[in-house]
This record gives sequence, structure tokens and C-alpha cells, in this order.
Amino acid sequence: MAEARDGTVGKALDVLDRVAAAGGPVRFSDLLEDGPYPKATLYRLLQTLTSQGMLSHDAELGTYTLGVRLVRLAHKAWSQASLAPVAHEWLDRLSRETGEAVHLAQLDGAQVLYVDKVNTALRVDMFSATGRVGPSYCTGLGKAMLAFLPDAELDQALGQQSYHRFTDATLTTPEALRAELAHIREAGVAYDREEHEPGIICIATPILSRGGRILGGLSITSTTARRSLDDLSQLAPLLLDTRAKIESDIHAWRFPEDGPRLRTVPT
Amino acid sequence: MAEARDGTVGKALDVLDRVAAAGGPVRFSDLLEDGPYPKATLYRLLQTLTSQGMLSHDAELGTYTLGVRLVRLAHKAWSQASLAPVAHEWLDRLSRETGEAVHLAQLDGAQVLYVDKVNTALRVDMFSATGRVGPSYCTGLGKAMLAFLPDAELDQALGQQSYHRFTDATLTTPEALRAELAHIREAGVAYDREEHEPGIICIATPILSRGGRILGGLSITSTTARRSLDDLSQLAPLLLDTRAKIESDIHAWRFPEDGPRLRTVPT
DNA sequence: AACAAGGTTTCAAATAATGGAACCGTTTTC
DNA sequence: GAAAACGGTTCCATTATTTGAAACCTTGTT
Repeated sequence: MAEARDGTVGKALDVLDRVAAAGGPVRFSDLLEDGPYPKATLYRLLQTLTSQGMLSHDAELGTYTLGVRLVRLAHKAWSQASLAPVAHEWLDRLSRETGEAVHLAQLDGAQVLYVDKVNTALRVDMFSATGRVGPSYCTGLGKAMLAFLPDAELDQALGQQSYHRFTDATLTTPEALRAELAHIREAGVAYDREEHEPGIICIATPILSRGGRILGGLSITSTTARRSLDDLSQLAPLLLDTRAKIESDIHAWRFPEDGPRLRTVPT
Repeated sequence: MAEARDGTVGKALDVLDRVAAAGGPVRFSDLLEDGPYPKATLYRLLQTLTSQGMLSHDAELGTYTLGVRLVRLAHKAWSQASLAPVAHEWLDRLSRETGEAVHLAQLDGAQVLYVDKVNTALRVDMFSATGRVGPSYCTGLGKAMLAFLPDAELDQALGQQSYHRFTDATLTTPEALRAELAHIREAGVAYDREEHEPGIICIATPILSRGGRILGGLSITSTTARRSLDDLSQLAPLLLDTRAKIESDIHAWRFPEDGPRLRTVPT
């Protein structure tokens, strides 16, 4: 767990992360043991966060959990993000055309953060997928995004991977990964060859801004039971076409007719 | 917009809310105008929030938007909440049994916060519903929850309603609302008689803890085109049954076999 | 009855936040 | 083309908040 560096606010957010990391209701003493904060400090941070609705405190059990204000904020974050809401319709379409699950992700530090998932066949279980994080060195989406990261950021990201060997196909060294990323940069698409989970394969591509900045990634996921890698590669044109559509929409959205920005009036 | 009272952390979170309230990318100067913070202070708050990933700053456009860290945190918040994940399967079932949309909500201050939505027929568009807030004085869920609030909290909540007349059926005074709440307390279920939106009706019930504390609310929504209010009231037993199932699961979940709490080990 | 554990409060010292003003790079105006 | 306005960033002495050791409750335990 990274130490906070941004004064009181950083510490408060760090505590928030620690509550999130606990995976369930935590007691004061749990946080006290695991964290670097003295009793009184932690106590006040928790009080502040609770009074702000970022945490909720169960007085009966004496436990803290993440608060509802986060859900409200995240809803706004998602619906106001430039990528996810704009891309949603296109994901839907791509999923219908291919009959496969389609994922949209963004880089969150060195990790992959899934921001949308569409799957025609199965029941959509969106919140459980949206917000989930995964490793970037061994997923199609992760590699696709890493491949287009500026050198400095790539170096940093590569240094933060665990390189855990999930399967026999997992790339477990920065060197192997760098070589793979070079291929991806040329090809424009990345593959997950069962590197994260046996039987799960995917084809992915990054989504870039006009300026070449990496905004996110788009992938089509399948299983070895349904498709081969070659099969998947046939979907590349569809994938890249969808990517182009999304990039074009994003640009239109970000520079709406070059007019002055509308300000919403509080009601 | 409420002023912050919790020191620096409160101010930072207030700024976060202001960015959320803007409804899209905001520039520094927009926030400066609308908010009570002096230039330098606002600048540092934004820097801190950005460096913490709670905001993201688009250097090209000079705008701020809500950051991805929020989405990550909210995912955790939702999946660790005591109500939503536990209730989800039951909502699913209730929706299948009735063929109608089923909502799960919690009170967030004086507002209704939707935390889950299930709809068999239409495509599930979950993130767009989850996290959304609505008024409590003119929705079935809102009234169901208000009706079981302790006096002190109810007084506060009633004072914070807008009492805007959305439709002819909207209750527009605290007095009318109090009378309605008394009925609801007796009946155990609340109805939305097109009070918020013409053509939209619903039947709702609160979800309570063992101790009588209000945890959330559950509703079945329909349209006047499909069902009458009498029709809806036929569904009360199913609704109350589902409520009982959820309450029972919650209790089991919150006191897992009375054993010591498991601590997750960071990997 | 004494003890321990888990929380809460106090208070002087240490630290971080504050915000007016100056600064700097662009863009607009005259 | 000079000057002023704008939008954002940095400085720094002052001020207010945060800090955390220790004392103190409250509740459950030996």
C-alpha cells in the first residue's frame, strides 16, 4: 500500500483505499494495526470521512464500510467520462456483430481498469465488471495500451508489474513483454493467448486521442472452446473499425463545434 | 451547494462534488467563480486531487473531470455493501416473476440513491441506473424509506425536499407528505401514483435491519399502459416476500456464524 | 473487584493550509 | 505592435489545522 504524500487529503484518501482493500467491513483496530497512522489521527480521519459520507459506520458492529457517496460520485464519473459513455453504443454493436463479449478499459496507473463490458448472450452484470481491475502485462487490453504508452510512463508501468505466471503462456519478464509490445505497436492489435486464464483468449486494440495520447482500449474476448486465435484475428477489421468510430466520436465530443462551453446552472 | 465543514478533507471532497455537479469537463476558472475558494487554495486542492487520481486533468484542454480512482472505489463500495450484492439475486427473481423492472435504493441524505436495477425485458443498463439519485418526496421508494425514518432524521429530510410539482399527483407540502407517510407506515408499502413522472407507477417497501434501522428500499415499477394501481397492489405479497428474503440474508451476512472476522492478507 | 481491550478526548507542539500578491505565458484589444 | 486582460502558477509570512502521546472512558473479561 503506497504511503500518502499529499498532506491530509492524501492520508484521508489512503484510509479510504485501506477500507476498500479490506474487502469488507473493518474495525477501527484493524485499520490501526495495518496502517501507519496513530490512534488519534486515524480516529479523526475516519470521523471526517464518515461525516462526509465517503465511509459509513455501523454503530452496532463498530465497523466501517465504503459509503454511498462514492457510488454517486462514480456514477457521475462514468457518465461524464469522455470514453465510456461515448463508446457504449459501439461496444453494443460490436458485441452483436461478433456474438462475443466486448470490453472497454482504461489504464489506471500500471493496471487495467475495466470501464464497460457488453455481452449479448449472457445476462449483463455490469457493475461487477465495471470498476474491476486486472494486470496489464498479461491481458490483451493491458498489452495493447502499454504498447502505445510514452517511454517514460512505460518504464514506470513495466516496473510495477508483478509478472506472476498465471499460465504457461504468461510473459514473465519485462524483456519478453517489451519484445511483444514492439510487435503490437506494429500490428496495431494485441492478443491474449491464454496468458491470464486458461481457455480465455482475446484480441485488443488501443484507443488513442488525436494527439496520440492513449485514452483506453477495446477488446473482443472469446474462449478456446468457441474460437481459435486465427478465428479471432479475422475479427480485427471489425475491431479496428469500431475503434475508429469511437475515436471519431470522442474527438467530436471533446471539441463540440468549437463553441464556448455550456455552463450548467445549479437548480 | 453545502459548504465544507470538515477541514481540508471536507474542502477537497466539496471540490470533487463541484466537479461532479458541473456535468462535464470544467476549467479552473469555472470552479474559481462558482466556489468560495481563493485561487491558490483551489489550485492546490485540484493538484492534490489530480495527483491522487480522484480527478483527471486534460492538459490539452485545461479541463478537469472526475478520475478513474472513483470508479475503482465505487466498484468496491458496491460489491462490499451489505445490501446491494446480497439483494441482487432476489431482485432478479422478483423481476422475472413479475415481468417488471425492480429497483433497489438507499437513502443518501434526503435523496434516493438507486443502487441496483433489474429489468428482464429490456437491455440492462446498469451503471446508468446505479448511482443515480432522485427525489424522495415523490417516489415510491423515497416515501417507503422516509416513512420508517426516526423522527429527528425525518424532520431533517423533510426540510430538505424541493417539493417541486412534477405532475398533478405530486405531494407538494410537508404536511401532505407526513399524512401519506403515516398511511405507508401502517400499510407497509408505498405507492407512486404518477407523482414523479406521468404514466409511471410503482409499489415499494422499505428494507429494515433487525434493529429497525432503515437499510434501503425495494420497488416494482410499471406503467399505467401496462398495469393499474390495483393491479400493482396484487404484487404486494411477492414484494414483501422478497423483502423478507433480503432482510434474512442480510442478517446472516452481517453476523456470519458469529465467528471471528476473516482478515484478508495483502498479496 | 481488578483488568484488559477497544474507542474517545485532551492539549501543547509541529505542521500544513491559507490567500494576497506577484509572476508568467497567451490571447485580445486598441 | 504596444498594452492590457486573461488564465493559470508560484511565493511566503501568517494563521489555523493537524498531530500524537497520554489520559480517559466504557464495556466486556478474568
